[in-house]
Amino acid sequence: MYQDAYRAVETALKDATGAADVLLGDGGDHADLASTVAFTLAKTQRKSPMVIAAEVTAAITEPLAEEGISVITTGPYINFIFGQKYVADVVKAASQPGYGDLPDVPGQVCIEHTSANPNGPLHVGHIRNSVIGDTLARVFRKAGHDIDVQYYLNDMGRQIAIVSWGFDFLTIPQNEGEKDDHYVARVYVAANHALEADPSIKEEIDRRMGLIEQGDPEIVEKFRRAVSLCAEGIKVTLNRLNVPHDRFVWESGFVQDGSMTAILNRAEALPEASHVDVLAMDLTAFGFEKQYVLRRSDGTSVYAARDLAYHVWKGEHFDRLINVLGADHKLIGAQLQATMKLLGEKVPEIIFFEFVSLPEGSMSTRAGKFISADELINEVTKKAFEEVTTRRPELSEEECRAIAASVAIGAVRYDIVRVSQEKSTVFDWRQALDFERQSAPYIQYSHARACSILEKAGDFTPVYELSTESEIALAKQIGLFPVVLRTVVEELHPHHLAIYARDLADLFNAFYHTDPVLKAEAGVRDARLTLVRAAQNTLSEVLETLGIDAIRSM
RNA sequence: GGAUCUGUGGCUUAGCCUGGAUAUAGCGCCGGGCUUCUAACCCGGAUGUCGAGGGUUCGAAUCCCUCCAGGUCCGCCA
Repeated sequence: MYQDAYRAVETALKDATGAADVLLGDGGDHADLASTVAFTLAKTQRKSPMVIAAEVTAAITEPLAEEGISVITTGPYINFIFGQKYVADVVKAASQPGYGDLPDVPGQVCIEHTSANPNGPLHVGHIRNSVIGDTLARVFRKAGHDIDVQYYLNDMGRQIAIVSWGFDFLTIPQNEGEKDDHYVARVYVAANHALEADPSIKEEIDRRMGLIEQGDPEIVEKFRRAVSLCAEGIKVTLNRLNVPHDRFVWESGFVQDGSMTAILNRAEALPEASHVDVLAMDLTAFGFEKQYVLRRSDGTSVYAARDLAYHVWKGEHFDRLINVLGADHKLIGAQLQATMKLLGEKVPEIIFFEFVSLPEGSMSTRAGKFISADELINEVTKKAFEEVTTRRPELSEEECRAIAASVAIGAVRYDIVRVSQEKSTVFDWRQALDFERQSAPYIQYSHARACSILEKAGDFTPVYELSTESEIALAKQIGLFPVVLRTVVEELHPHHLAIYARDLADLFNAFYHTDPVLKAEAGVRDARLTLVRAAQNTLSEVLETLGIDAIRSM
């Protein structure tokens, strides 16, 4: 709908001006679309922008009127306002289940996100990765892409060696009711303390690192047990957050099946390979001062080598690769991309997000200095439960718990996704526990209100005629949903969808207050009910795409 | 020191890629609104050198340069 209107305007402007770029943009408060071509034409035509705007307006007004688009020019600005037909088409489309779905796109996209090391629970920094990645995955799916979402499990790193050592040499019993990943973190922190106190322990860690690479059965089993324990806990947290993965890929698989050795051999043969003591890639041609080390002098591999093998494998199975990584991986990520390019392999696209820190400084699993995702979810759920029980005393405890769970996860996810990813943030409990405007509960609440109206209304005959300012503004915002999905897919910035959802809820609430629905006279009532249904359906689709439950009552 | 991201009212934040009409919204502050479809709501008001300085342009929060401040990275860790 929007695209059709956009193209009609663009074509009309091109025909009238002959310009290659007609500088069409968002009209803001003034219009649905606005063009500033008159300014650029002023130079070549040696006339004032105002005169040109008037001439262009005269030429395009009639053809666009046939499309139901009116041209309102003020000074040099040529403004376009979409008419009744557009609004009616939007409301009609938005009433259908699955509104916003874009046409299927061929090929399969692999989205890798979270991939936190299995040495402790996910903390509030990790879940920024999860929420950005999962929201993106949902948007891609909605935008017609076939996707495969992966979690890359670093199951043979140094920290796992440390954890396995801790399990073997420290006697740390699991606490009553303690989640497995939290237990693993305690062992990891304690083992690190021990390592600091007695550096000779490092020898045993190194020994395990060597054995894991050789596939020593006993060490493999020890590592596997520790990693599984932690990963199961992480999965529980991801599940609570509505973040599903299609598969967990174990890093060690690429060592066992020989693919890592194969890729190292290929890398070794490249002219950029450096063999002084270690195997490393010289990436100065790409602007990197530091070499990209792939194999230690003792012959064992480093993370980068396994990562390379993983990405080669992904490239063989998927058409497009997208990784979500923290800003601390910027250098290593760019080096991976450069090396993949040298190898002639598919180069992954990487989405970086900046750090989440605590008011007292950076988080650290090793130092035990972090707020876990579980703790955050628990606190937010507690607050949500208090809210719902005071607001809805008539509901059963079970109903209240269900609503609180949905509200809490929504609040956590929205609080993260609403901020653009290149902004570093400081975790703030007050903000996390705020359920007012610019929060998921606010959007969920708008949806619940719409549901309530529809429930009370019962059956009605759809009427696609809207007239008040609030009605039109709401309908036009509904019409932007597919546009926003396209923007997110193009720019890989999921926060646009969060902002859109908030604006949609704002406009619904404004409409709710200015235009009564159930009490309106017959014809108007049906038209408004039709709009409410479209809004409810759109809010539901948007929330679902954000991974937030579109609850019908709260 | 080098790389990179960020800097928008007291706080948080959109817009920046693709330059245009009074810079987006929330929190907090001030004032209003529940016998009315769910007040987790709505309406109104005050609050801005868009980090600083130069440049490009008819026009700069937006593009370029310099500087300042903060985050992140610069390991034979992952």
